[in-house]
Amino acid sequence: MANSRFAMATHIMTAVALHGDDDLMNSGELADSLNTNPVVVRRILSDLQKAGLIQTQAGRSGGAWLARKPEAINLHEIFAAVDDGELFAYNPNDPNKTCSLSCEIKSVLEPVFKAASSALAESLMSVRLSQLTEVLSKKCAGKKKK
Amino acid sequence: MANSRFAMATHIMTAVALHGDDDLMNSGELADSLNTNPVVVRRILSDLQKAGLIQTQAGRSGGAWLARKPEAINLHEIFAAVDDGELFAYNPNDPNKTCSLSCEIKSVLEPVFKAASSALAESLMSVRLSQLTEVLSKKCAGKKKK
DNA sequence: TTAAATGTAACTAACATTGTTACTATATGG
DNA sequence: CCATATAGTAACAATGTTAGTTACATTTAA
Repeated sequence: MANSRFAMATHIMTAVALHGDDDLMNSGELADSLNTNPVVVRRILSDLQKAGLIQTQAGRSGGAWLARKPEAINLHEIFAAVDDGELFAYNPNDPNKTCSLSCEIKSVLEPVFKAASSALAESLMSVRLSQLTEVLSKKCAGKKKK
Repeated sequence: MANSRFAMATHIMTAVALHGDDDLMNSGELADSLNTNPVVVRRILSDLQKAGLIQTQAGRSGGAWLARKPEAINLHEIFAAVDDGELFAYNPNDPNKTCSLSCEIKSVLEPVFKAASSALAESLMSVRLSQLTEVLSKKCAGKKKK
């Protein structure tokens, strides 16, 4: 692996969650926090929106807000939103039809891959976005947000 | 992700485990079973050897054999042998020092990443190579190995 | 001593990832 | 109503990863 979209998406979600309600956070502000380009942020926002985690508004004073309360969002939802791909890949080549092991290996690996992916998913599901924002509120206490 | 080295390495380990003891399985035979190039196999064998799972012998009638019995090898060992990289990646950019969230996010993500990686590792650790070879022996019963 | 095997370096092709520019569509404040 | 600030998205570049391939040195047994 490994791409950093889950880290970026979680960063975005916590930033939006911690942002005040008086105005919306926009992709430029988020890009500043991530130290990247606004288009990178908007691409991730697009994925989060498709997953029903974020809502956005275009136009002047537009930006992003959470579709749900942070207590009702778990980290696996964020992970799944930006990381569709499977965790494990099978051998991309065709099976060798003269080799019975080659023909059967995929069916043997499949339950192993599924169990491991589920274990990872359950771990991420057990953490709510609100838990991250609570920790961050404490860590950043006293440091005023701009 | 995802690369297919874990799938290939597990394929190799099961093939070597199921191979008769009278001669050694070599990279050409394994490459036939994986439908790939012998060098791809030898690269994976090299990783498995460094991890202490495989032993090899060069020269005429050389090849590979298991360093331990299949009952004493679990799938996480194979995974770790060929997939050093972390499962999750952090945002590669420097933190924005004017943003406290940006500075603290990594420390908040770290325990999440570790817990999820451990959950995945424990799932893979719970499966022994011998379990795969047993299933394969049954599935391939009657189909004679060349 | 010859042939068959491992070990490994160097290279290619295909693909993924991130960042960037440029543009359109949209909505708001004045 | 218009100017401006925003999202949305396509197109492209730079970089890195992956799998495959060729080539060759080294090792070992027949």
